[in-house]
Amino acid sequence: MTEQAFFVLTALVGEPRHGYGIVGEVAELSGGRVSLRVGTLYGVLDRLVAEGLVEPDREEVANGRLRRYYRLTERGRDELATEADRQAANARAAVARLRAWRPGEAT
Amino acid sequence: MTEQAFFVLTALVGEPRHGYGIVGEVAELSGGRVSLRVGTLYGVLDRLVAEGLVEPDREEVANGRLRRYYRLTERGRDELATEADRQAANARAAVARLRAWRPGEAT
DNA sequence: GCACTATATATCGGCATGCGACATATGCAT
DNA sequence: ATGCATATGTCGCATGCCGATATATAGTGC
Repeated sequence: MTEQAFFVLTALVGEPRHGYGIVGEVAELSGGRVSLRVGTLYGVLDRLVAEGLVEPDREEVANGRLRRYYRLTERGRDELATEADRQAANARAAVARLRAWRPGEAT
Repeated sequence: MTEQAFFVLTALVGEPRHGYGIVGEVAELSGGRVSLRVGTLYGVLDRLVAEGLVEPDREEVANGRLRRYYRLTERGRDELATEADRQAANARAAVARLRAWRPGEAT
C-alpha cells in the first residue's frame, strides 16, 4: 500500500468525507508531512473503491458546490489496521538496528 | 522514500553487504513480509548511490563469484533514522484514529 | 557427462502510481 | 471585474517495481 492510500484510509476513519475534505484532513493528520495532490487523490480513490476498501457514501450540494462523500468499508478498516502494524514493525526493525550499531561500533 | 529503499538502507546498517546478500537480509529482517527482487535491487541501489545515501565499498571474489559490496554513508544513516520516525508517526496517527472511533461509535 | 539448483551479477520492458498542469464551475471579497 | 477558496475531474510525463531474460561459477543428483 502506498503512503497516499494509507493516509486516505486514515482520513476516512470514523466519518465519511468528500474529496477536497480528504486533502485537508491528510495534511492535518500527517502534520503537513504529506500533501496529497488532487491529481493523486482521484486515482487513489478509484483504486481503493475497486479494491473494496472504500465506497461512495452520498452526494450533497453545499453552497452550490457538489460534494461527493466516501466512507471506509469494514475491509478498509481491517487493511488499514494491518498496514499500520506493518509500518510500526518496519520502523521498529530499523530503529533496533540503528541502536545496535552505533557509529564506530561496526562489527 | 519507497519501502524497498528503506529496507536496503536498514540492511546496510552496521556492516557492508553485497547485492545478493542484501536480498536475503531484507527478507529476514522484514520477517518475509518484503521480498526484494533482483530486478528492483540494482535500480534502488543506483538511486541510493546517486543520492549519496549509499556508496560502493569493495569488490571481492568468493568461490569464483564476484561480490560487489555497498556501505551506508553518514547521510544514509541520518535519512534512515528520519524515515523510521516518519513511519512510526504515521502508524501512530492511524492507530490513534482507529482506537478513537470503534465500530458503531461513529460521530 | 548432463541437468538442475544456488549464488551472483546486470539489463530491459511493461505496468502502476504520483503529481503538475489544465479544465470547469460556484460563492465571496476586493 | 478580478481573484481566491472551494470542489470536481482529466491527461501526460516521470518514476519505480518487478517478471523475464542473460551470463557465469560451483556443487549435487542421476
